Amino acid sequence: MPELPEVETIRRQLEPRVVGAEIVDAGSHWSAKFTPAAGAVGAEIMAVRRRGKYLLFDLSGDEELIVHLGMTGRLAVRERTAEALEHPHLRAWWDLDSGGRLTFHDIRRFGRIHHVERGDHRGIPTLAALGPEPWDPAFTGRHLAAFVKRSDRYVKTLLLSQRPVAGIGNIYADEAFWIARINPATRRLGPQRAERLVEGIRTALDSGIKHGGTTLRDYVDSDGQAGANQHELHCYGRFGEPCDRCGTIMRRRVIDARSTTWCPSCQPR
DNA sequence: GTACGGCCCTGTTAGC
DNA sequence: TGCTAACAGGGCCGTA
Repeated sequence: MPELPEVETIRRQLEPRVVGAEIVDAGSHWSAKFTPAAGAVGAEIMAVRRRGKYLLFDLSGDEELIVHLGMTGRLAVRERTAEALEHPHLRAWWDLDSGGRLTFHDIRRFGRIHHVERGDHRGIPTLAALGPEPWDPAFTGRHLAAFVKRSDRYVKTLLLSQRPVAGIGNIYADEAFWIARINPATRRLGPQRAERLVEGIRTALDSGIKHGGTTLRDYVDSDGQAGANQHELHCYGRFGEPCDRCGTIMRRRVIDARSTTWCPSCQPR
């Protein structure tokens, strides 16, 4: 499930392969989630950027192609073959004048593609309201604490909303709470705990990027390679196992429909 | 404006 | 062995 580190890994791989190329042909699955892909035909790819979990392709003519990988999305540059277009999980493709083909495979179809005037994100609510990048100086403990104070929701739920900060998904949220020694079921954050959580988020995401993303089942990068960060996880999915820090058996509960793991000793209520 | 439930999806796994 | 149900979950949308 691609979160910020996985999307950034893919962005870095795609950038040298597609920037400068013109899109000469394109197609997509019939779903309206993917049909905007074809709107990019005729444009040149000027840059590949990332905001949170969204990949933004700056196109010539002030256009923008936006791809969200959802749960199982994969982007890659491959050879152009007729058979490849028959793949059952292919949701969109763009043929490049360089000879290659940018492909988007997505088993569960949770991904989405948008083609807009550059910067016009009004039709993409989460992107339009996206919080700062985790390393943005604007993302501080004070900022996070103020956000939490305005709501009665679980802090974890707020993080997953992408509004206080961009790019956090379930895996890195659990890791960040563990690193910060904060119970994920809290609804309140004082200044010190908020500061710790900010640092926990950055530490968890830095690890993810450094190790090329986390592969639990589906995720592979644009070279088809699995990430290695799953070997670095201390918390996510480790319920029933001893805590790496104190040996207490990790627990699991569901918070707002998201499976959540924590250490009852290191992360007390 | 905010909260929340339902929905989209399909491969995998557990249970019978 | 084969079938069914549960589960995974990010983001959007409608309703309260």
